[in-house]
Amino acid sequence: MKDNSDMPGHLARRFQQIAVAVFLAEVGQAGFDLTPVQYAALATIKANPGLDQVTLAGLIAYDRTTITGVVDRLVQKGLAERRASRRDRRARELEITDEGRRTLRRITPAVESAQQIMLRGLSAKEAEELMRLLHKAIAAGNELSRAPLREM
Amino acid sequence: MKDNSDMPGHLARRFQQIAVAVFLAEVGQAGFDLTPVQYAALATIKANPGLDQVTLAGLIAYDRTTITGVVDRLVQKGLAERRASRRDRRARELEITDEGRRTLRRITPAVESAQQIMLRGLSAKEAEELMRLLHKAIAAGNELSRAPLREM
DNA sequence: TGCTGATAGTCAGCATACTGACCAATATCC
DNA sequence: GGATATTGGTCAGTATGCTGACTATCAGCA
Repeated sequence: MKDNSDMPGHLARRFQQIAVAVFLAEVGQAGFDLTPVQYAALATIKANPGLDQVTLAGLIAYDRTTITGVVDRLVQKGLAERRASRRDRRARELEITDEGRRTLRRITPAVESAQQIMLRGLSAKEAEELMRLLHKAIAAGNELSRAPLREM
Repeated sequence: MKDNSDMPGHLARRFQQIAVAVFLAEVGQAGFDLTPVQYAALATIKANPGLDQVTLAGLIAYDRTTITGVVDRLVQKGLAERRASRRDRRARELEITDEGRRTLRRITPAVESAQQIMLRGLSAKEAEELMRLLHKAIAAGNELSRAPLREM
């Protein structure tokens, strides 16, 4: 009988579990209260000022029903702003606040450190190869999830 | 500025997202309503009859507060049974039911198919290398999450 | 034996993720 | 121009996962 740990699905879940734990630990130690999901959203808002929620969701492959709550929390923490768009009254335009910019800047070392730690069992070459293979598998499976990655 | 998609944490989340979607699609198409988490728990109960919840959690690296709900749902679906242990009155012993055994048997093709699909972008050699690298990274990070993998 | 610490399980609360439904607004097509 | 389809956002409901707290029970040691 096949062992659980030989199934890519199980390895995926476990690696993600560790990645989140490491991220929260590093960021928490640096004195910030931000989840991986919130960090990615905030960084993407900063890089694309004024984008709407569906575009944001596509850029980081979140479901649009998930983005609602994530943006809620960023706004509630004073890191981002949400306002109605004038071009399309259905849409909400997102902006990062000064506080959000400051947080992003100061949190970066912890985030980078987290990425190192979650790969600490691998050599530099192995880490690079893992990233390449994940990229490739993800690209091939992009359309299989309800929230595929979308280009601008 | 570093792209999100160059961060192992982001790749981990995305790969796991696709893995779950593929699993649910394949299993659903086969006519079953079972999540990846429930499947792993059920298979582990079958392989270790009479084990308690903490042991089960350790074998598949779930948090013990998560296992409660997962077992609830397995029991509710008639796939597993939970009864008080006589040796330790704090513990609950878990058993798979005949229905659970039947479900596991009939669901296996869909589960294996899902594992293929989520790696369909990779050659056989690449898939094997991805598994090896994930294994290695996970082993090194095992103690970093609240729910590490535990041997029997 | 009796105290103390550890352990099994549960619960409340929060944050992803998803399904499916819904409303309001915009696009498209005849 | 008007019916129709599509899109942006939200909501209710469900299932992981986690933190931290709590109860009941067990284990170890003075």
